[in-house]
Amino acid sequence: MELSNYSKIFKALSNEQRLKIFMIIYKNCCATEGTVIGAEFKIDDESTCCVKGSLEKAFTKICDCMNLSRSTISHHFKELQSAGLIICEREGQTYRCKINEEVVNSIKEFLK
Amino acid sequence: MELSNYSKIFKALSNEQRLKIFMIIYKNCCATEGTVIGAEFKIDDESTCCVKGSLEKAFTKICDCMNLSRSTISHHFKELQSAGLIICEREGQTYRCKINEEVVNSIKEFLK
DNA sequence: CTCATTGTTCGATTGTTGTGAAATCTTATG
DNA sequence: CATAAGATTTCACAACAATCGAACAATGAG
Repeated sequence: MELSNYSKIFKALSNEQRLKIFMIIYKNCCATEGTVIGAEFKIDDESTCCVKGSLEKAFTKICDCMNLSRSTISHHFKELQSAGLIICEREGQTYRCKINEEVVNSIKEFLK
Repeated sequence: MELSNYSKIFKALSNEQRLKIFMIIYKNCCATEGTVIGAEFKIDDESTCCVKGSLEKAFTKICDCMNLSRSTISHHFKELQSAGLIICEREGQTYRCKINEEVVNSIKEFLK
């Protein structure tokens, strides 16, 4: 992967609001038991489920727990997608969203 | 560590030129044998040494291999320092610079 | 002391980003 | 179909970031 790809990924995570969005998705899709960092990102919602590791109704849920306009949130989602960090698909009214673990792993590799 | 600290770290790495500076320091201080990613950041200089894991004359060396003005490079160094990613000290004419491994580790921890 | 080398600071310029409002598109439902 | 709810696009604008040149401060060499 090119250096510019990495800087793009870091840029996507460089805004605090966007990082929070990412963490919410991350912690609700990929978190394993015993995670310490990021427990505060857990969505307090019985229905939060991870069908095949993806978060259902991601857009709506994140709108509900963040104090930003929908357009701004839409924009942030697009940045995260464009950096390759998340993968989203809309299926009817369900906006399903998951982490692109390959990209997350490549960041870890990068810092080796 | 606060979320805002993480976003600050990512911001420091979000600019391609600054990321390159970081990688040059990183690969010349911390790289282990067999590193694949980042081999291109190796400074081609016999005198490149890692006294106690730090890069000597970092500023000058980086000026030499990047196409940016000194003032811009100075600015980028300060951003990296301010995010906590590197630690620099000037001793006479030697600008000695090393990676703050604790911070690098906390990024890895963050993505767990 | 004088000069060259290193690095910092300041001011200006140009480009980028974060944000909300409003209009629009999409999908589900009465 | 009409309406509501969900998500996107477009526009505008303030705030911020990247860059350079010039002036400046600190250090070492002659």
